[in-house]
Amino acid sequence: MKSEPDVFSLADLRKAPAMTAHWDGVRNYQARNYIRDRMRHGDLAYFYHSSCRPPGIAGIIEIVSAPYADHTAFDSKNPHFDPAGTADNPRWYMVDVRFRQAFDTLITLDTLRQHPPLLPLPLLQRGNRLSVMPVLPEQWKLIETLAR
DNA sequence: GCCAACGTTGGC
DNA sequence: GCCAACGTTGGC
Repeated sequence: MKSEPDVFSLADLRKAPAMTAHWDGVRNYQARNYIRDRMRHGDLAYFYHSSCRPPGIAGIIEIVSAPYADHTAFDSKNPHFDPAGTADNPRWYMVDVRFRQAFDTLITLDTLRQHPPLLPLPLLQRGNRLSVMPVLPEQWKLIETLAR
């Protein structure tokens, strides 16, 4: 799961009440589908820092809710306001996430690219901007070995 | 700050 | 339903 640390970082999540926050603001259908259809309470995710130097994986978070309507889409003052959805039939979804672990050293994008089994990740593919994506179990284990 | 790549929008 | 224009993303 990607976030710009200037906007919301892993350290921000750690400081949040109960180290837990909404992962709101996803407004891309493919990312929405992964949240809505694939995420389950108790799943783990890598927290990736984007649009910073260097970009990379900062640590691990846990999904601590089922997917539910992203209510920020209903708020006309929110920058991600989208009047298309309703409470009964929401267009956008989010989950709650809880801080689990901060790596001592960022696993940089550059490091990730050096491991061929990771190359199929959308993250590493040219031009891809998907902000939420699945990680295969083998990929998860390999990334864990890169963490310090 | 630049710009390539991509998704979305809307006129036709 | 095509596709040009536009806005956004995100590495560099």
